[in-house]
Amino acid sequence: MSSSSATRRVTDTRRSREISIADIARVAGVSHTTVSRALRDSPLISEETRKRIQQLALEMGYTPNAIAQSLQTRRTSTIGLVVTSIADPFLSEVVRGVEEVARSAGLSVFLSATHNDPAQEIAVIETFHRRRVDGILVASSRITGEYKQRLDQIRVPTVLINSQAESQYELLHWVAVDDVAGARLAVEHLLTLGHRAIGYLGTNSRPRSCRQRREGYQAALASAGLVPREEWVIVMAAEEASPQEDVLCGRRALQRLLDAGVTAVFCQNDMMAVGILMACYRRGLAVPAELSVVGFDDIEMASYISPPLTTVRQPRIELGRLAMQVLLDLLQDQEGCNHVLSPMLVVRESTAQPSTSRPATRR
Amino acid sequence: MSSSSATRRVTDTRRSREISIADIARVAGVSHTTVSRALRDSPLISEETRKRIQQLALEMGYTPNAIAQSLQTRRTSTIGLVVTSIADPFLSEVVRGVEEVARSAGLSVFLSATHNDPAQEIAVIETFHRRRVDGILVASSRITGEYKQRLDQIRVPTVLINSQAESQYELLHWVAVDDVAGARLAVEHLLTLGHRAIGYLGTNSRPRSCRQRREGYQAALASAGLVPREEWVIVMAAEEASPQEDVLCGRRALQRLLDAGVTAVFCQNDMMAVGILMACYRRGLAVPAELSVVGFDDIEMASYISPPLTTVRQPRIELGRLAMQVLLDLLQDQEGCNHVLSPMLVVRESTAQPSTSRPATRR
DNA sequence: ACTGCTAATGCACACGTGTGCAAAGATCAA
DNA sequence: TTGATCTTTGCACACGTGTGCATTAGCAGT
Repeated sequence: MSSSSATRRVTDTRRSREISIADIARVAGVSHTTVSRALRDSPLISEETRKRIQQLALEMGYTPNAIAQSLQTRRTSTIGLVVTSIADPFLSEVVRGVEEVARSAGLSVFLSATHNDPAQEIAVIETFHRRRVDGILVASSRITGEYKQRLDQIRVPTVLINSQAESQYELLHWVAVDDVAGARLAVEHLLTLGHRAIGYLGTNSRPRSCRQRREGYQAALASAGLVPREEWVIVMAAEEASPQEDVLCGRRALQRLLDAGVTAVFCQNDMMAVGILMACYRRGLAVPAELSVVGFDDIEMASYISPPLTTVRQPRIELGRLAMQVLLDLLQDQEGCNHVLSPMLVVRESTAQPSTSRPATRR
Repeated sequence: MSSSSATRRVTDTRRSREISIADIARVAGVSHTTVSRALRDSPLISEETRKRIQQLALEMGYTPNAIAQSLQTRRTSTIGLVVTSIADPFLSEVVRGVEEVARSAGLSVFLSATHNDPAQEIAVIETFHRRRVDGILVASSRITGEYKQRLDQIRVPTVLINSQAESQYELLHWVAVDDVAGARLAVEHLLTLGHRAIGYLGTNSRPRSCRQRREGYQAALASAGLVPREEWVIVMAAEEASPQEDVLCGRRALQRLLDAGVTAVFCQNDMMAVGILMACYRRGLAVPAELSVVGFDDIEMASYISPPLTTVRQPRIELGRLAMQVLLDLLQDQEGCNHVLSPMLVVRESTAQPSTSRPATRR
């Protein structure tokens, strides 16, 4: 009994029951109904009692119980945000944009990571569904066909951000950046500088963006009447989709690229470009004098490294904001429409005219 | 009427009521009590009906309503995480550690940002309280005395991570890195290399860590019988506590440091060090040959820039994991204890012996 | 004085789940 | 056969809030 009472005491101390509208009602000598209405500024309540009760609530330190409200209204004012990795510099800006818009709309956001594992992705979504979130955002989703049925059951308004899944479902909405166009911008920039032997470095950890950026790369070369040689295109195998892994891929790939004889390389993302730059620093290869490097994403780091990286900017915060905005529309029963954002080339100092090849054609 | 019915239809389509244990009970021909117990593997239920009901729940695609459960059990299995900025590379690792441990303990985490504004910090905490989170984590808190009363009312188990507030409350628990010791490590490293004119560069946007790291800096110099000249110590004024702002501070400070005649500089954080490195790159100053630079935090970027940055590592993920662990203890009515983690020096390539000063004393 | 109307309030139920207690049925011992 | 014990189930209430409907009071009009 002593242990039981001790436990009780601790519990009571810590969880000293929150005061409810019933408590306020008791003190004010009215029904809980009246309190509920008064706090919600219902026109049914007289000016006088409303003021009195609101004042009382303040004095008693009342905080509405959002759980009870949610149960009643069947709305949680809550959304779930699923990302592959929280520490990814690309995603954290997206998260920031999402949180910003969500917060100003009075929504709270659950955050969870999946480590690029489709099974975990579904698990997280199911957890969010259990919590009855009003909507779900998924960044870099890898949901494949086998989960379609489960998603159909859940049926929560969902918006994908830069989905990596190859197939689309009419149920899901999405927001994405035009990978093909972005890649074209990057490669056209290198072509303009005079490069002809241009490599592509990608990773299979984000299959869709890898494929599309490669398509853009090839299209740009084709427009210039060039066909990339097989050894110019390198797609590294990586199980994780982490920044560390990407850098490592970049570092490992430099030798192969040099062997292939390229004078410039377009990387699937900035972290891979960083890996290339590190490898160049190690072996004393001057960038951009001896090798031009272009990235993709324009993460913060891109402008802080030496030399500052020429890259293709994805409007990361905008991507998050927009996705959240689309979700907000869906939550208000409006028709959500999908968006393709245009990326933009940011020329910094990791690209220049080729020196080892013959001089570029001047016009 | 037509518009009303249309609205109704849309609503019904989208929010086709989730099935509840009552629905299962109806189909199974038992009471909802039995279903509830069967799903929770209560020993009160016979093996046979339990199996039958669990199977039925599966077939009917039942997902427990966590909101209703929370209302009943007075536990949400939810925590709130408050950060100053989501995109901060230091914090995102902390968030990662928190989420990792929380998730494996079956807790979901709300994330919200305050932009280093104490008022918003309180607002976020109140929102979390409304949602009846079981606990709260605050990174780089700036809660000042004026909010103490409000916090007393709320009384949710709270753990601070690297709090920036100068005063402590016995109510709150905390986890932090030993700033003084970290700074000593950095400066002693520079002293060992032979530097004597060592600068300190800080920012007032994180007042407590600025003060403590400066103390460590001065203590280390004092141990070597040195007293820093006034112009060696620069504390930049910044309203925002953002990575961008820190870099800018670093870039702006270089000239003043050079004017002060230092051969090495210890920066309050890595981003400021990055700013210094950028400024050096711009003016063609060789690092570490002409100036040694040490940072603090060891964010990912530190190892990726050129030259790789010598810095003091804060165990960022550990910080997040540990804070969450302490909170878990508190949630189980165990006594939570505070922790001071020891930082660690990571020597890379931004530090070397001074060349412009007289040779260091060899032993 | 009676009717009709408006304003203000409370009753009772709903949201979906968990649990103490009673009750019914089953089993067993005497 | 009876009483006792155990197993299994359901009733009824609780958690805290929102809302349709009934009720009461007040007031004006006839």
